[in-house]
Amino acid sequence: MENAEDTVPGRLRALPSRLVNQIATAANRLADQALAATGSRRYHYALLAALAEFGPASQAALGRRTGIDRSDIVATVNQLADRELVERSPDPDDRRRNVVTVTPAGTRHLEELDRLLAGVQDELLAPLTTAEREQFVGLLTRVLDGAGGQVRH
Amino acid sequence: MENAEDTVPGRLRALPSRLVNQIATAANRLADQALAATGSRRYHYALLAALAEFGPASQAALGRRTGIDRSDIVATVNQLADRELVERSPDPDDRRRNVVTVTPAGTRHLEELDRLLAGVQDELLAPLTTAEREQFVGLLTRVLDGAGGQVRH
DNA sequence: CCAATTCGTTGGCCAAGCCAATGTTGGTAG
DNA sequence: CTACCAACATTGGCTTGGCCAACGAATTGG
Repeated sequence: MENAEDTVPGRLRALPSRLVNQIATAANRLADQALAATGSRRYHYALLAALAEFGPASQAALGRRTGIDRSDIVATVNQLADRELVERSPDPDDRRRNVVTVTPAGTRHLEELDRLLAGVQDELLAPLTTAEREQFVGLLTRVLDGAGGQVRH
Repeated sequence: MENAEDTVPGRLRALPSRLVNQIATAANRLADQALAATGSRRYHYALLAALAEFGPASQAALGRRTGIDRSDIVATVNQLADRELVERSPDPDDRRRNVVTVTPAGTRHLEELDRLLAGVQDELLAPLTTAEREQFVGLLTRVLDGAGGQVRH
């Protein structure tokens, strides 16, 4: 048996954190590329999706749901509002808040983004069988839930 | 008729690309935090690890091995050389090149970083059993190899 | 009524990842 | 030998994502 110590094969590639990072980079590249033609970015999708999932919300609530900073929410809502994909109106019940609502055009746009991003997932997971994909998502979810506690401040 | 509640549960969390991204963020946080005390960053580790794995190399070769841009390699080697963890010497065989070599202190430092990052992996994969971790790494590797072709420019 | 909190907004910071330009050295075709 | 092209190290700069601090306006709790 040779000394395992001086061989250390594939040190870089072996680290799960590094694997995850490289996959995230690839995934982001695919997603950005797919979204580019629509004039939207990942933040826009995250916001539209959060609105579709939970209904109209204040900007602060959107930030908490998506993990996007309040200040970045402002810019994202600005851009979506400019394209009339969402509406920003003052909340009569609490005048500190703006209520953000998806417009019909926004819903249509989201459906297109959904379609595009579904394609990205397929491309990303192409090497895996259907069963493995479920396994993969399950493991990812559990890892995230475990590490997720650390993330939140 | 669509039953949105049945068909689109947790749209955001369901996307593998998003899961991977959040895990990558958490992993980077843990890694940065662990490395912070040593005065090193991920780039430093990547470089030292590449040197330990493949032996002394030119800066361009290091860039190709780690995926780090040549211009960023310069800064990273500067910092490592300032701390005398690597040596940069002109290659007598090809005077365009600098040969970067790990010093004994660099090797000791790398061992410490290895130890710290191993801890990070443990923390990251805490929710998984040993068997699941192997499964996870296997799936990650296959996904990366599949998507890896797209990454290279 | 005063203090603390929440909200939207502005402005700015930093690290990562790139890309272009420059001067030098090496290899090679003619 | 000359001329030309490729590889190298280096500098400088650009963009993006993620984050934080501070502010005024509005709300809530003591």
